[in-house]
Amino acid sequence: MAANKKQLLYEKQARIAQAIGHPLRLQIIDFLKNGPQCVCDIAKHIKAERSNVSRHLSVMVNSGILECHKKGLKVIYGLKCPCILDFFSCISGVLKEQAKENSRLLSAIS
Amino acid sequence: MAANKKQLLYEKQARIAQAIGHPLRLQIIDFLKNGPQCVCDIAKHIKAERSNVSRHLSVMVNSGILECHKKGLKVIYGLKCPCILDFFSCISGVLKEQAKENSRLLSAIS
DNA sequence: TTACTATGTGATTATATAATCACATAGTTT
DNA sequence: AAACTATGTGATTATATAATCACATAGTAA
Repeated sequence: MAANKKQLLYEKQARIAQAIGHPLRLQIIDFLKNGPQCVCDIAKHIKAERSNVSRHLSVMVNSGILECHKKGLKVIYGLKCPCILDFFSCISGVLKEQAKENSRLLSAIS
Repeated sequence: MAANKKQLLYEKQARIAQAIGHPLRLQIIDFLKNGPQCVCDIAKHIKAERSNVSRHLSVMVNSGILECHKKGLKVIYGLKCPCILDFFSCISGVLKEQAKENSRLLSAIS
């Protein structure tokens, strides 16, 4: 692959990772795995300010991991590709590694 | 799982996703899949300022995706867990989806 | 038409992140 | 000891992100 194409790919990928990289957004993604929801139900579920949620949703739409459509008054957001959920399992390996290390540290103290 | 524990988990996960979410850092991760490297070789390979690379490396160490050790004058950085590479395949689904959409748009114009 | 609901967005502020340069330090070589 | 190399980090600046409030708008219901 040409160097500048690779660069572009890294940027696209980084954008997606960034869109995932916020606690509220992860919580939203986790919620949406059960099916699409409107902004106001999402806000209720994650207990966050509605307009803030709206902004987080648009970040995720722009990065390409969510899609939305109007339905009457409401706007329904959903996962564009369920593969985004693989992130959770992909990351659990790292977290397990950390957990192991922490318990090692802990046993060294006591 | 208790709500506050879940919250903490989201934060940990978000931290990792954020650590991945930068073009230079992705490039570094991609480079390190071939084996650990010292800062200065990494900087050379990705053609970036050495001290900036050093900062990016420490972001990734702090989030738990890289580890490092001194070896003489050099500090060697490597992937802590190869599972982080799964991110690339996990994300390719989203990118393919985008590509499909783009070509659909393109054919609609012409 | 009027009142209501769901949503997005401008303006603002606070905070975080990124990049750069200069410099300090640890370890190596001579 | 002196010069050198690899690295990390303080200080600074620029830029991006997050949260909040107020408000505008689209669609619904009466």
